[in-house]
Amino acid sequence: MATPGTREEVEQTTHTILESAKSHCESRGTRLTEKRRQVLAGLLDSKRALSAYELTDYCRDELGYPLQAMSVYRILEFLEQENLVHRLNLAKKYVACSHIVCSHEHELPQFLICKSCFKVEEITIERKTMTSLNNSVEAVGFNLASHQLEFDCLCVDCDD
Amino acid sequence: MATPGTREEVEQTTHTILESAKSHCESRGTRLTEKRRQVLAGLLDSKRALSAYELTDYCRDELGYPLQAMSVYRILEFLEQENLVHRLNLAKKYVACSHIVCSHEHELPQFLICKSCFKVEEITIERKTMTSLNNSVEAVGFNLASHQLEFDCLCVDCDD
DNA sequence: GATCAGGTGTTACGTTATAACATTAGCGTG
DNA sequence: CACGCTAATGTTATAACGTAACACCTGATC
Repeated sequence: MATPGTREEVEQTTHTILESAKSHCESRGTRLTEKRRQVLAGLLDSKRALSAYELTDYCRDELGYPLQAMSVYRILEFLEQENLVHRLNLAKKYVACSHIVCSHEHELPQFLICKSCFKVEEITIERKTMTSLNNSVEAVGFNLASHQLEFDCLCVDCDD
Repeated sequence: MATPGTREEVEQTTHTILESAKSHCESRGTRLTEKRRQVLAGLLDSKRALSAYELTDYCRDELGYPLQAMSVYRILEFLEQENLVHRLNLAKKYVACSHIVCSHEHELPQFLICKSCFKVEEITIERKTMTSLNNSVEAVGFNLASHQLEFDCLCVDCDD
């Protein structure tokens, strides 16, 4: 984590996080239904990025009933709108936001994705680094479409 | 381009570039066959990133005979090994290397991909920016798996 | 011209993702 | 409570991207 030791970084059980997610939705007038809650729980439990189809497997195996891919995609879309999960384009997988229990705003996250085990870290890049990057991009007439950058990485466990 | 005006940046016709690619392969003991040449020509002509399936369409339409997706993928794999094309994970498309006619080594390129029209710019990010990025990544126990970063962008033409 | 490797053809299938339409659940209003 | 509206989910089909496996051909070498 970027700032270990702060209150927002203390260990949170899946249950606690799900409660936060529920209030988050209620305050926005949306509903964290049972199935949405279960998809989010799957992502939280796995502690890594999962594909939509891996989540259908999770539901079948862990919850004892099937949740078809179409439904999972819709639920992931909802959770992403609620800022509870992030979609990772590079990995084509989805990951629970690591800041669900925090109430305050965060900088836009950058994602480090282990291309082997799909563990994900959300980091915040120094502002001046982002500025420098932006300058390089704008110098050739482009604009960053998203500031949620994704980086293919290897984590310590998977690196040889 | 990063350094407009240098010799390597002067306008090159597709034909000239293909000749460079041919000698490049010969010097490495590989063959730029007719079909490989045509796939590369398709990428050069389009001046943007194309998917493997778009390239099969190109061959069918422009060359008058079909080249199946499987073959295109194999050819793209070969061209990538030869450093003549780059595979863009974010866009799931392929783009001709913009430095085929240069003989000298280049820094690892970063790609700016217009997510609307798939025009691509290869830029080189300042070394100190890359260093700073590397530090952020290593601070959380990850390592960049590739230094060929890709950024979702909008080009001037597609930006509102 | 036999042999062998590299290149290509062909078929099948796996994975990710979305479109279109049917059905159900929750919720407010008369 | 019944009605009707909207959100949520179910169901089926299909598109787009990608790879595995095996057959066949071609071109270089002996």
